[in-house]
Amino acid sequence: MLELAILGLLKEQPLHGYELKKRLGDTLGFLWGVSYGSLYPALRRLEQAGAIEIVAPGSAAPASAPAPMPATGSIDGETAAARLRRLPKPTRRTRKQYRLTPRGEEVFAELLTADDAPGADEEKAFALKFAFCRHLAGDARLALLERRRAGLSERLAQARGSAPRRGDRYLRSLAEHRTESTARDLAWLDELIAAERRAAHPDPSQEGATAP
Amino acid sequence: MLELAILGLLKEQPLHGYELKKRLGDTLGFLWGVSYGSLYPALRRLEQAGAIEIVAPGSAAPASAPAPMPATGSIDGETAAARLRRLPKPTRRTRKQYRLTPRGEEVFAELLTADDAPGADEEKAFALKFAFCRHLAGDARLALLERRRAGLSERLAQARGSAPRRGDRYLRSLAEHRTESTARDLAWLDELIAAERRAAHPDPSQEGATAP
DNA sequence: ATCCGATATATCGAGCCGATATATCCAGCC
DNA sequence: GGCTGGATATATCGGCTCGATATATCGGAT
Repeated sequence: MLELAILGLLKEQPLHGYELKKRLGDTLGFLWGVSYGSLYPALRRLEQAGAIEIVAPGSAAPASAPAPMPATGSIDGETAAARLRRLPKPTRRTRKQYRLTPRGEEVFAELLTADDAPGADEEKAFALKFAFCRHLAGDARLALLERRRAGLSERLAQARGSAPRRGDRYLRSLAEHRTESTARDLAWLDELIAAERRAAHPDPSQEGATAP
Repeated sequence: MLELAILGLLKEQPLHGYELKKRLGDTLGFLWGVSYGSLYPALRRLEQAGAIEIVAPGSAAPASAPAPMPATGSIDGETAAARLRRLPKPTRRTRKQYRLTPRGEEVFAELLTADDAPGADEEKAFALKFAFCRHLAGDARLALLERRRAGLSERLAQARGSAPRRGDRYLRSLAEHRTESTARDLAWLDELIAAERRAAHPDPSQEGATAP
């Protein structure tokens, strides 16, 4: 869940935890709010799995921007006292810059392609994958969209079958509203799928014929 | 969260855990799927808090239906051997019928009226309260709807302000779709609020005048 | 000089989820 | 009678997320 989001952001550039959280709230914020209680354990898990690694805070980034803010290390006009005060302390709180490893690229691709079991947060899982689906090949992207379409379609049929009879006025109104929302999600998905198919087969004279 | 749903169902009639789970999935199923890992601890918490109590499984219900299925106790044509085999075993698995206490009624009312801090599952929390809002007085119901309206409105403004610029094509499409959904939720709420106001002030000649 | 707020990492308790273990009853079958 | 499979029923486990909180550092305002 959260791992996918972290890997997706680190794929673009190395970041440290605090900045990672800001960007998660910034670009994926409308999906869900990440807390430190989730973020730091997730970073540890990913590091343990070899998907990400820590770039030593004192060393410069391999080939990226020259650190817009000089951060916490390697300032020139630095007194010896300050250097002594900072470096040898074992509890020194420095930035831990995290970088994606080649293994991390694999894990990212696996998570993005994985067919999750339908669960409590199907919504979030799909939205997250969709948000990063520019990293998917055309067929895998279509597969993602159609898996989601199948899931929504089933939910809609189930809702239409049993929901409107039960409960009082408020419960029925709620059920009806959710059914409408699901139907609109489905229509949106259909548009997306159609657009993907058009992008895959740009020839307008062959529409409806997939076999040669 | 889950406590509210349990109390709301037990408010209508005493139930045991298994049946409770079935009804949760049945009538509130389109909200979220309850698991035993949540249900039984929640029941224990509620019992500890004095909000619910166990009706002795052997004793008949106080004044309700005569147990459609005779359940597990008190069948007439029963051998002495069977009685011995069943009753004295300390591990005997019988139904634990739970019943709402007067304290439970209070807790239910508190949970239903409470103004939750905006969190990860604002959605679920509102939907749940709305599903039971027939137990609220007219003004409290209006307050619930308008709190929700305010929250959605803020989210919508935030989304409209910053979302459409960032990210690639897919992320923007996702953000736009979510914004539309939020706008429709808002419109739905406005209808509900208008309906509630009409119900509270049935006189059509005084619309727009709240002070006497 | 010192305090304040932003930056930054980390942990804690509690709740929820999916999976699984355990136990009982009943219907069908030989 | 005895056996099995499936529905009923209670309970726990590990893992993840959340909100709150602790701790530490740094830059700038006073």
